[in-house]
Amino acid sequence: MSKRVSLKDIANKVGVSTALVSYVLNGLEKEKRVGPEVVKRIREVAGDLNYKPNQIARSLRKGSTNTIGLIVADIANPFFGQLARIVEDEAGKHNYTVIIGSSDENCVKSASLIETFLDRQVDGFIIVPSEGCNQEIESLVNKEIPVVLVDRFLPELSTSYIVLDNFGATYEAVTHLVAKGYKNIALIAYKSSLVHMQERIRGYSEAMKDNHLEQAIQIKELSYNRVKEEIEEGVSKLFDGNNKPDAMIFSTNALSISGLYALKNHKIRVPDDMAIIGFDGNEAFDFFYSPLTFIEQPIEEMGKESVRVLLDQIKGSKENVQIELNHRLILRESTGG
Amino acid sequence: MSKRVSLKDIANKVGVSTALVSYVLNGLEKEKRVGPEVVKRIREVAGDLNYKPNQIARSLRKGSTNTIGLIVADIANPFFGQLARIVEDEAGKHNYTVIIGSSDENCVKSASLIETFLDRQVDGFIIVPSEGCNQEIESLVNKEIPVVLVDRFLPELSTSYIVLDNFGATYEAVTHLVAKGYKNIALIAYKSSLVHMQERIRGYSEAMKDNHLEQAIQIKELSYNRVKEEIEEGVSKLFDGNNKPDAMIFSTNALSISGLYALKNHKIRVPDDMAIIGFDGNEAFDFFYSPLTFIEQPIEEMGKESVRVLLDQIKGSKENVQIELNHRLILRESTGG
DNA sequence: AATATATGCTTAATCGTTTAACCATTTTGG
DNA sequence: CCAAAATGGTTAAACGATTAAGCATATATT
Repeated sequence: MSKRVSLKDIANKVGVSTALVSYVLNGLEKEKRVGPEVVKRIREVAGDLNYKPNQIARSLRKGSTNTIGLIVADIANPFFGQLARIVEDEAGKHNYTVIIGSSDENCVKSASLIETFLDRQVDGFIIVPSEGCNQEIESLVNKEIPVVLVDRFLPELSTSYIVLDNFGATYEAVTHLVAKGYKNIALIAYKSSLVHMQERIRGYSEAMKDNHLEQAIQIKELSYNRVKEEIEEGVSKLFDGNNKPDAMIFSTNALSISGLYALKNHKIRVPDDMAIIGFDGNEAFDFFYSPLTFIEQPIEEMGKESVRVLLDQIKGSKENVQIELNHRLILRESTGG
Repeated sequence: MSKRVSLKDIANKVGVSTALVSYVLNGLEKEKRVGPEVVKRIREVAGDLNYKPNQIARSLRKGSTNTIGLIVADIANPFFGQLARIVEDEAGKHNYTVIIGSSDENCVKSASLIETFLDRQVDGFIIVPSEGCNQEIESLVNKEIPVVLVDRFLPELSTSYIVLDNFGATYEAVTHLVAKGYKNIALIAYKSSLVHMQERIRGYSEAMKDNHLEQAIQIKELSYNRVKEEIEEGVSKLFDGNNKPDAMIFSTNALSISGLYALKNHKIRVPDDMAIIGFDGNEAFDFFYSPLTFIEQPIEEMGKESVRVLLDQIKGSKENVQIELNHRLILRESTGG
């Protein structure tokens, strides 16, 4: 492994101190009054030797690594994959590198990722927080390490965050279904105290009330780890119950997909037996025999904003920026178009 | 930002040199003959102060970062997302962190990612190489930096790699279709000189020949950047041509999805008008009205093996390990079950 | 008793950059 | 002509950990 070229190599070749070389290569030649001849020589030699600064050394000295840690629930999940991609590109534009970790909605894993990233001296975090993991995030806030929460937030903590207008999203979903004549509308949600989920539930409930359908409210809350089992049960029960729903709203992408499998297994006809609204885009929504109406999230904006806000904070901004982005309801056949 | 605890802080508190502290915390107390009392004190104080080594400093000194760079075509693509997830988990088990970049099948981006990662002194690379980017990879090989190629490889370069039995995959796909009575089988591929694609094409062609169907060979090669436009055209042409196919094999996941959209638009009935075989699993395959028979890749094994081989190389192994993993053909309705 | 060996710890260099502080000339202004 | 200012550079410490080499002192060996 032929050793990399260092500042010293250039300094030796040109016959000056490493300080001068550093100044020149950092564009401080004016400020530091380096002679024009020397500047030229240094540039030349640096080019010839194909010098590339060692970021590790630089990081150690400067105390910042130009790295941001991104923690999502699962990078294999396309929603987070897309988000990660945006974050990667956006961070790259500002010369930051991203290290990514998957928490599996698990506090122990989250904590371990945060620790690993801290050991590597990341300059800041973008985190999709999991339920009950307030402590982990709080410790970052206490250490005054820049953090931006994304997709969800923790109301007990004062941090920056970028989230969807979750309340509005399910509210509009219900409104749309009501307008299409559906009345027995059920909501499939996760059993979670996280605000984004509670807001989706609240948006649904409020909309039902505002449409005088409070007696028809039916919410199935499933456990994150047992979705597959519980959704089968849930769908069956919904159909055996005395007020069988004529429409269902799924409150996440994964739930939508699991729900579609269940509907398919039970041979339920959409939208005749039941109208369906999904969450997030997904190719599967398009190929379901009755393409799904769904709540679209502005993933790109979400990713870009979170990077922007984080970098602001890394640059010293102390204010917490809390942004709610708007959803879009995409109308298709599964709700009668 | 309350400063992190350093070795020096512990040393001061205990009243010894940083060297001793370092020895103890690295478990060298026997070898370096540190007194049992002192060992105890150091451990205590380190625990009390909640000391965590600064990996940046350690990396600078040791010349290795315990970081691996993963370059995929696009992390937002679920195939690569899943792969990344496996790599992340597997690397984590061995105390390595992963930084991920998306090349978009573009050599300039690939080169820039490689450079960025090198500047950050990654210990090795796992790369999904793009077409024509031999130089970029070769420079790594020349510098003797550990590299493992995955999903594809470059035959001109002697590197380790983990790939699918691409030839066998499409060969079996054809064989299956022939067994089901299909004869006019077309292949939808990328216009690419990369071996994995050429092997898929070769597997198809050989199987066609071996079944005495060489006159029915029809290969549509699409450009990576213009798939959407060309696939519409391609599907139309295939149907207007004089030997209209009765079956199609898609040679990547993305092509399969695009193909499904086209088939849907053209209202082609599967498998009556046309049988279909997709590549890679995908939820969309399940919800297509005629669930797709597809070639399944062992993503997990691919990810695990690439990490294993890379770490071996980082540890000093000089031999190139070249592994071909087996596909599985999952039979479903789109080919008549 | 004199030397050899163990024991327990410190010193200081090193990794590659950055950057404050300083030094030596030369030029300028009044 | 002399002090002040400008010019062009060097030195060395610092970031935090690792690690080879060295230095006392105590114990063992013959």
